[in-house]
Amino acid sequence: MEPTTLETSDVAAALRRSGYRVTPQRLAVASTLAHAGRHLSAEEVMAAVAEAVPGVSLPTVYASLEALEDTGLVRRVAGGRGPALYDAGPAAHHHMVCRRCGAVSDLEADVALDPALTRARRLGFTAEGAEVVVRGLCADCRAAATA
Amino acid sequence: MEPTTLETSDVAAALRRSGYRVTPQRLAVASTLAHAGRHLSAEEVMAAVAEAVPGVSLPTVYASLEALEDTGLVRRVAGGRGPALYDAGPAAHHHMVCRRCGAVSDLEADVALDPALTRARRLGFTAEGAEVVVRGLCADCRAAATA
DNA sequence: ATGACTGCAAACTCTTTGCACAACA
DNA sequence: TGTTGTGCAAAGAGTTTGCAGTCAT
Repeated sequence: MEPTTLETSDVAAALRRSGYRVTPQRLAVASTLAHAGRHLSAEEVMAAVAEAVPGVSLPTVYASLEALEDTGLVRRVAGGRGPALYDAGPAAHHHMVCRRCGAVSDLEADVALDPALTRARRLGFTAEGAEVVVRGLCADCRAAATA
Repeated sequence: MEPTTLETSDVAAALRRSGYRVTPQRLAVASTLAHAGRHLSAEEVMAAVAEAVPGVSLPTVYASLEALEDTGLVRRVAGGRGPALYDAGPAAHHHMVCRRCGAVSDLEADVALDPALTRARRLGFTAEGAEVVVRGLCADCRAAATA
């Protein structure tokens, strides 16, 4: 049903390729994020993973997220406020970040990012991708600020 | 020498306009960021502000940064790793963020962001600005990962 | 067999909150 | 003069680390 998201065998291969061992916890973390359809905090990932792997701990979830991020399967989205959010899949998308409540929402827009990537690489940065972050206030916080 | 950065009178006016009082601490925080030329953490801001206002406390620096952010004079840059970084001035610029060490560097590149801003506003988001965030590894972390 | 990974507990960093005093408007 | 802002101390949230036992390779 999700041919475009992470298959377990792909995750296992990617982990091994990066020198990591394949564990049920890591596979469950990857699967959780791949099927979430939205950004999850480490705590939320843990809650979901706990269904498949009863005794998971938060440190393990953090370690798994780091390993998966290092393999390129998972991205950490810095919301700025509150806990960090994580996101799976290679499909990069843009974000709107509310500076008041820290909410992060996805944004679909066609933006040519090549100039930024090229410039970054020219500066010695190993660019893996790029997204647009739109700053401002979400509808709720906008209403609260006016009141 | 810095006609393009924040003048004290402008800061005072902006604060008042947003309903905030003008205090030496807030002016010093704004001035520090305006003259820094790079992103500073709250702790770094406090160290610099302490020269002008000897007894400043970290909570006050945080409060000042929040007030200034709310007036639109200061931006919080979510590095993702380590402490949050702050940045003054209206000139938006793009960033490279190292996913390993969290270092944030500025990036000059010409990217048309209007499509993203327009789309965000159409979704009810009060967009104040947008930047490109390039993900990857800085030169140092790249070298460390290879080793 | 052996070295990496997990889970537990505790530590650590960064940021926020509660309260009494000071100072802007 | 009436709040809003400051400084201090302490609490809180989120994340990381140390260690003994377990599991992937």
